[in-house]
Amino acid sequence: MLLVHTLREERERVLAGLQKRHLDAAAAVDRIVALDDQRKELQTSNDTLLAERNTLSSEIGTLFKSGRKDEANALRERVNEIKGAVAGAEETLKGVLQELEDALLQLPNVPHELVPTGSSAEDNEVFKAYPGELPTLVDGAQPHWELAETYGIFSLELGVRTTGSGFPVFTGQGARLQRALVNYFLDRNTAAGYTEYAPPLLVNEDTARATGQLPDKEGQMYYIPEDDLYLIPTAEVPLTNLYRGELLDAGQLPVQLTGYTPCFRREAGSYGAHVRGLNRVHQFDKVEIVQLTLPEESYTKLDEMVAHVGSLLDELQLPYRILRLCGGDMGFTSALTYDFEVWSAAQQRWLEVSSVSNFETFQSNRLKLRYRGERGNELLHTLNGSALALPRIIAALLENNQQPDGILLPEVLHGYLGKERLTPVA
RNA sequence: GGAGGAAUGGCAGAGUGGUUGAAUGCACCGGUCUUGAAAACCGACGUGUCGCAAGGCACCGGGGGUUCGAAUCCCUCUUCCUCCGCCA
Repeated sequence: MLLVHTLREERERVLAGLQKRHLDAAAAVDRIVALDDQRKELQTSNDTLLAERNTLSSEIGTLFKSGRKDEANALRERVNEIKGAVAGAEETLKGVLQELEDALLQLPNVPHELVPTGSSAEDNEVFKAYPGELPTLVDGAQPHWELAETYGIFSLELGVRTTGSGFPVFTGQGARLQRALVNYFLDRNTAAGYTEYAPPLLVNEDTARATGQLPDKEGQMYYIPEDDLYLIPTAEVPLTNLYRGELLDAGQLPVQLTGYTPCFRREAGSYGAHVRGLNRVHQFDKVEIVQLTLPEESYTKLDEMVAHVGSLLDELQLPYRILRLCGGDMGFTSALTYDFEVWSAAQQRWLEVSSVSNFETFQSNRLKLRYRGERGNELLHTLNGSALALPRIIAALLENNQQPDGILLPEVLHGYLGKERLTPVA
């Protein structure tokens, strides 16, 4: 959620930025500022009434003590009048506050100046292209969903039996590969300074709202009405919310968190060839990294996160490129996002495996996440990124490394996997 | 699931209707003293909001109510603790 202060002080920058999202927000911004003016006015006049009431009440107390009951009763009548006025004023104020909040929730984050203009994924900027030749495959190379059968990696049919479509069941060496990747990612992240957390997979409404999943994306999350809880679409949600409402000392920063969780996404309406196999599923595993930083450091930290994620893909020896998302493709809450895509050799297409974003104060405003700074208490910046999402990594590993006698996995995984290559099942 | 108890500032812990935004202790910060440190002493020390400021207002788990006035009384929700039951 944007700050009204920002809308007032940096109106032109905000409007120009939102233009990159193809959003003409001039009217909305003006309305918000007007509502905020109204809010201040109402609050000030109401406070004046309350101040009078407080003074009179204290006088009444004194009068009673000295036995001057008649005078006290006269004042009581006056206070009762004030009470009526206060009740009316508070009712109005409440309405204005609600309108203000609703209006602010409609506005997405302001894109950073580096964000390219554009309306769709086509317009994303290739920030770092894959430097080499894209690998070519041997004849008869298979896409990962076929390899999954040959090698017994996962089964979507079994998932249908237990649950429904889009819930893969990893089996045998496939399940082991999954566990190997999770451990590898967590080890690398903790070595880079991130503290490991294993958070809850269900979150309450306040939590989902603070990181921006609510109110605009409720359709994306699985919801449990009996307990009013949501299954997390990403570990970002519980991890970032661990610090909701905190007021940190600058010395505690940056806070760096990592966590492995399954992620649940409804992905309503997504069907077809592009979602075959592991390309898009309702439940998948992901290791996430989160940072809470000083405002002036957040873009340096964003670069560091990008470099870190890149190093993981380097070690996995997967061909990848980095995109800087354009205004039209960027998430609602983000100010600047880098997407990592690995090359799926058998499908001949790029698959997104990580998204690294700086939210600046957009989340921390809802989180009420602040630090004690020299200029007073200020909102922190929040950032997060996948390091990494598993299914498409697995798809690319299978497809890119297939050889006549098996699938040779990158060296970093050998220890975790207990072997060098995956072998066909009988 | 059943029965009790509790929720106050960074922590501990007073406070049952009227200068209590909140005693006291600890921690933290500034200072005095000291070669330095410790101890001792002095001072400052919650958050938000409105205001140029002085200062006002709100906040004692959340929400609602009673009252001229609520941390203090009532209702409700949540969380935690103890005991019983159930259970990975």
